[in-house]
Amino acid sequence: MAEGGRARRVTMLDVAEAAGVSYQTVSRVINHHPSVKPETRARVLDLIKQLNYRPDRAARSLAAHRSWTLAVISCGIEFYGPMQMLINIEHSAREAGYDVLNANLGLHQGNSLHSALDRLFSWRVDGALLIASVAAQSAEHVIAQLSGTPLILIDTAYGSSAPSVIIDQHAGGVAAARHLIDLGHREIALICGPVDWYGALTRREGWVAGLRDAGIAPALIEMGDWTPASGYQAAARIVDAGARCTGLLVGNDAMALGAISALKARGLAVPGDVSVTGFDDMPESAYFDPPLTTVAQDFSALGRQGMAYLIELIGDPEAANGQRLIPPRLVVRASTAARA
Amino acid sequence: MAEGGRARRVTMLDVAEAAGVSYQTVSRVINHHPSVKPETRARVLDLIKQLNYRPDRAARSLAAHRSWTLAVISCGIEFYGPMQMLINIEHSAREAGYDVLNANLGLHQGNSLHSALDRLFSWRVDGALLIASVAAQSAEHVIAQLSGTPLILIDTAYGSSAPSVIIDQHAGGVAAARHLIDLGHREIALICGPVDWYGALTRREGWVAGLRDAGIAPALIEMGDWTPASGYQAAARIVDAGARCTGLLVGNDAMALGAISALKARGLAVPGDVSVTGFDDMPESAYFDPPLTTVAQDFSALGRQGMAYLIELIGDPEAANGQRLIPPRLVVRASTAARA
DNA sequence: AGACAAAATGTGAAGGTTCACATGCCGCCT
DNA sequence: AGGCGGCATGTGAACCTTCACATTTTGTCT
Repeated sequence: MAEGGRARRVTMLDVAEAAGVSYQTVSRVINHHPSVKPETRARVLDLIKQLNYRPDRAARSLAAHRSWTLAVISCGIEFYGPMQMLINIEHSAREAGYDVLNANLGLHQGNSLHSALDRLFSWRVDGALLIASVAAQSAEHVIAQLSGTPLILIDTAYGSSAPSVIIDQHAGGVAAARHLIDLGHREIALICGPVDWYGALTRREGWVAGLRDAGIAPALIEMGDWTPASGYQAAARIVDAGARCTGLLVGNDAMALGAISALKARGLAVPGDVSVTGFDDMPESAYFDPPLTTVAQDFSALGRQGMAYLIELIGDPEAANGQRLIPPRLVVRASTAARA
Repeated sequence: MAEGGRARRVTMLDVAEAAGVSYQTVSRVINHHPSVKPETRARVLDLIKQLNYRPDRAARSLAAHRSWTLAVISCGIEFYGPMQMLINIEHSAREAGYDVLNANLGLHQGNSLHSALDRLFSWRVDGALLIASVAAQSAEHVIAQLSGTPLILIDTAYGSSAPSVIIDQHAGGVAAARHLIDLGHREIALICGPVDWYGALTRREGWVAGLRDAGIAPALIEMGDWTPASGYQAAARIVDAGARCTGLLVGNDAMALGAISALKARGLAVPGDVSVTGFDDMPESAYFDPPLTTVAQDFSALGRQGMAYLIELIGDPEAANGQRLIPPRLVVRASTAARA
């Protein structure tokens, strides 16, 4: 090495010669083909290690028409939820032996979706996962452009019939609402996430459904953008509007943190005057003041199931059978209490 | 399409025929080679769009010996800092026209580093960035195995002579310590991150250096694992040890949150009895109770500079010239106050 | 007008793998 | 003993580009 020009790559042929077999036999060893004599296989494997040979992915996918690579298209991963999904999906993919190519669109996508898909497609990815949290992304567009590549949607519209895996945010919303109701609250306000996020919508529908079951309508509905700052402002608006409410259902933990801060700043105690719930269960949430009652989402399960579904689809493109739901879990802490 | 077998890919040759030129000319158009007659170029580009042709990355990198792909190797991205680095690096890479292959090792790496590098190497990546926050990763090992591939270390040992970009955590530590001293604090305890993280070490050295300048030694040093829970426990240990301290320097915001929670639980007011500082400036930190004084890190700049450095290195492997530092910024909020 | 350089385009090979098929060998059945 | 099926291995072509070089066209200078 360090031989002036870049050292020539070790190729399958080098291994074959050294082992005294043909390149095809080496190929078979690599691909775990059954009909190779055990001793031949051993010899080849030995040489592979000795020569430090690594198959060339480019050549391999060129010849095989598949890349053992998956695409993960995401947006808005600056937020806790999507980020966790991404991490867990990648982890599951790797466990399944796939490499992951990541296209991160950012929220203001313009035609970046198009170019991102171009990029991924040009890699001949074997499949794709789209973290389709945001409605504007028009999953159909993706599907069309991927032209036949198996695709799983993650965190998309509740009830979508496309192959998708989502956490059952509706159930989570219902659970949170019911929790407040059980504590005796009747005047309950909502702080939702941005309307173009499916999750925000579904959580809200869950809340409303939960309230309706008890014959209650939301006292007030405000909107935030998932950030603590927006949660602060939304809560401030609620208080300043003079709405008398003793319960506050918030779309995620970060906004809940901001909301609690605003309530305190206005002289309201949590949960003394107002009970607050969040959504996500970030590691921090248990250490908020007060510790936050929230809806925990099993992102790890989401990642695993998403991958499992995708692998099914890669194996048999006809296997698509709609949406799979992952149940959330209500975590009760000290930010909610019985109505005074 | 949907023609039974998988639709044949549109190739350069298809475009060439349609445009009435040779495949080489199409190649030249794609690669922005100067000597192509403008009208020919226009015709070819038109056909490319019409036929929806996309160059095949696998074939391209096989032939060209480069992939326009970068590897980002990371570990522990479940934490805020490394995660932000990752996001920003990917973003910068894409802006520079590179695709990013992501190898996420997780903390307990075993030989996963080895296999990860194998994977990346087999892709013929043009360069690599290693988020080398954790010492155990032995960057040398990576460098050796990458055998000549340009590599930049991110968030590694302070003062390392390897091509690297880090945020100047030492300066950040000094600033935090000096801040407490300026407020009149003299008994100051430390809650550090795990010792195998370079950043934890450097922050601590910064704190100690800052205190030493004022002739002060740390009252007590505790350790956490970056999580809020560990911050809680560390602070609890400090209080329970009976150490009288009025200042608490914490290794990151998450642990600071936990620490504040523990202090309150022990009846100590923040900042009334104890002033607390963090590190990171997460979006949540401004909404803690009290809002956290912390050291903000410019992860975006880190990502940009890391990529810029790597591109220099890819262009000229001899361009390596040591470590580049990005200054942090002390953000003073309400968790610190003058000593009573 | 002729010659020569530069621009524009084309040709053959190579890159490292997999696929489809062909071959050689052995054991077993009737 | 002849033949046949299965296992183990080898051969040629294909995948889609880029590179190095060859060739044709265009333009310019004297």
